Formats: sequence, C-alpha cells, structure tokens
Amino acid sequence: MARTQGSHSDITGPRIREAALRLFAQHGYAAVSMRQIAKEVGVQAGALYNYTPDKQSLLFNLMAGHMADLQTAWDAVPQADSALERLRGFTGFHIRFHLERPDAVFIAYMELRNLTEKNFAVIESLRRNYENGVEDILKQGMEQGEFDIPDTKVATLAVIAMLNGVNTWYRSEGRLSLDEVERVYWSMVQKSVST
Amino acid sequence: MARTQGSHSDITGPRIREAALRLFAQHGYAAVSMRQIAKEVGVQAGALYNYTPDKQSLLFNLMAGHMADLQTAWDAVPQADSALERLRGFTGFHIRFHLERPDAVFIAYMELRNLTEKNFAVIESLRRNYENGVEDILKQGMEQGEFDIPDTKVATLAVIAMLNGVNTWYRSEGRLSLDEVERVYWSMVQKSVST
DNA sequence: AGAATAACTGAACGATCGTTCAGAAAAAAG
DNA sequence: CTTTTTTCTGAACGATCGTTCAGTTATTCT
Repeated sequence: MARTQGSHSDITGPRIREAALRLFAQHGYAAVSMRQIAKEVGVQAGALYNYTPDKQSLLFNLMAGHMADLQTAWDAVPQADSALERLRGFTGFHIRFHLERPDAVFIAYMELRNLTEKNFAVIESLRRNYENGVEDILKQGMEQGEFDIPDTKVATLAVIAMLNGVNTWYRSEGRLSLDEVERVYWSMVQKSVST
Repeated sequence: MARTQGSHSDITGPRIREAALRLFAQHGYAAVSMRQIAKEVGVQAGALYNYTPDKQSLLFNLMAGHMADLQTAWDAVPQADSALERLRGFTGFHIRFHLERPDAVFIAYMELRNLTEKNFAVIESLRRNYENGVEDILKQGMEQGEFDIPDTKVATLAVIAMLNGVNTWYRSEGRLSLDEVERVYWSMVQKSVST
C-alpha cells in the first residue's frame, strides 16, 4: 500500500503534533517512540518524517510554539494603569492560560533537559522574556509605592511558581470553580507583594 | 576477569545510587541506560543487578528514600507555639532541605510518571503526608486568628509551590546568600497568609 | 484523459535497550 | 592453607529504537 484515502498534510500534520504533545506530556519525551506517535495518528513511523526532520525538532517546535502562544496572548491583554490592577490581570490570565493547555505547560517545564543546547537557549530566552514582563509590573508597583517587595527578581519567580502550581492539582470537576481558584490565588499574590 | 580488587557492596551499592540519582536528574529516567550508570560506577551493567532487581526499583527507592528523609527531617524540627513561628520555621526548613539535595528533589517531582501504578501510589501518599503537616499549621493559624486564608488546601499547595521554585534559580555563587533567600521568601509567605 | 505531485507503506539499517547467567577472581571464613 | 561466599565480567537474549528509502497509491494539475 501507499498513500491512503483522504490523506492530506493539513490533517496529518496537526494530528501528529497533537499526538506527540499528549504522549510527551503523559510519558515523557525519551519514553515515547516515533512508532507510538505514528500509531496514535494511524500511520506508519516513516510517514512522520514528511512533517518533521527528526524527533528533537518535533519537541522543540511544540515548546517554541507554546511559548510564542503564551507571549502573544499576554501581549493582547489590555493593561490597566495601576500596578495592582495589572498584577491582578496577570494572575487571572496566567492561571486560565495554563489550565487550558496542561499538556503544553507540562512539556515546556519538564522537557527542557531533552533539548539540544541551541534549542534550549531559544526556549530559555522566550521564558525570560515572559518573566521580564511580570517583573516590570512589580517594579512599577515598587516605584509607585503600591508594593513592598524585598527583591523583584525573586518575587517574580515566586509568584509565577505559585501560580504554576495550580496545574498540579486543579480538576474541572473538583471542589472549586475557575473563578474561585482565581480569587484564592489573587488573594495570596496580592497580599504577598503588599505594603 | 571477575570480581575486582577492593570491590565491596558497602561501597558499590551507594555509588550506584549516587550515580543513578545524578544521571536521572540530569537526563531523565527514561533517557538513562543501565550501562551509563554502570560506566559511571566503573562496573559492567550486569553487576547492577546485585543491588537492584530492576531499573524501576532503583528509581522508586531513590524517590521513597528522599520522601522519607524529608519527613524525618521535618519531624525533627522543634515546633514553636504560634502558627506564625511554626510557618516561619517551615519556610526556612523547606528551602534549606531542598537546596541541599537538588537532584533528589528534581527526581521526586519529575519522574512520577515513570513509576508503576503501585509505586506511584506510595510516593503520592508520602507527599500528601508532608503537605498535611503544612496545612495543619495554616489551620492552626486560622483558628487562632493569626492568618487570613481563603482556602487552606490551596494555600498549602501555593506556599509549597512557591518555595519549591527556589530550586530552579538559586546558585550558591549567585547574588543572594542563603539567609537572604530565606528572608525574601519568608517576607512573601508571611504576607500571603496574613490578616 | 494522462501527467505530475503529494502522501504513505513496508522493509530494512545499525545501534542500543533491560535483563540473564555461567564462570572467574577476590575476599572472608574455617 | 583450604573452603566458602561475595562480587563482578563478558557474552548473549530478544526487543525496540530513530531514521532512511525505493516503491505504490491517491490526489491534483494540465
């Protein structure tokens, strides 16, 4: 056999990326074989190489795509004037964005060590860029006297780490609604930087 | 050749665990082969099976040992009367304990998905136990009116996630001393639960 | 209609994987 | 010293890995 009925790169391409994303998140990059991904898509392993030059590029593109989506989405959020309101906006955005794509988030944090040196540097740069946006809010809050933060660099990472934690436990069928989760975290974030 | 000069299980055993810990943390469980671990120890792959029934047990014992060490160490910390002081004690303990064993911490968080179902349940139970100790402090603080926390379950996870973040950036040669790191995090933790 | 292209199969490549085991050498016990 | 036990080697097992490629079929183009 060869080309199959209804096959098309516009369909197979995305399906490969979706399958790889899910499998990488579930079992880890190193533990997932190209044959497993192919099986999920309903294709032979060799067919994957019409869509990616190799397994490493598949991982990198998933991670780079996620980081780009994150930055683009955050850039599109209208910014309030006060640092406090901007931080509140960030808290809600970050929680919701991350809860909507748990697999991509998981990969972006867990598979860094499976990137080549060059690819790692690219992803790290994208991450730092995002973090700098948060630190700018904290700096603004310090300048305007709205916040009291001993170290804005550490506080940036602390706030992000705290919010990222939501992905480890939140379940949509769980005790708390998304609005409640957001409210609880905002209460803690807001106080942690308050004067 | 066969048994080598100076070989002894009291020496080889720990060296295998140390090598496995470092390699698992660096490259991930699935990406590390038994032959790599053996090479690090200076032994053939077959020799590892005098010390572990299989690769999975090697991982599990590293994780279970780490969680047991964590609980034991925390249990040994003298507890103050007030919830605020107990929380301060926890913050310092948790930061220092985690910074002293970055590899074990990394593995305990990243390799959960590579555990068998049964082993996973054991590790999760140990983790929950530790988290419950923290939540007890927050509950006590609420009862005594020292804290104002919308949800002690979420707050527990938020505080721990925030503190865990220190492992991703702290370097002993870096800008901040251990005492300064502890002070910065305590400032944020303390305020995040304050009334 | 036929020609060109896009998409995929199926087999194969050498490499590496976790694990087992008979046998050999060093250390400990007698 | 001799015997027993501990520790490790070196080879081998079948399985699976990422990747390549000639050939085949479906789709698109002319």
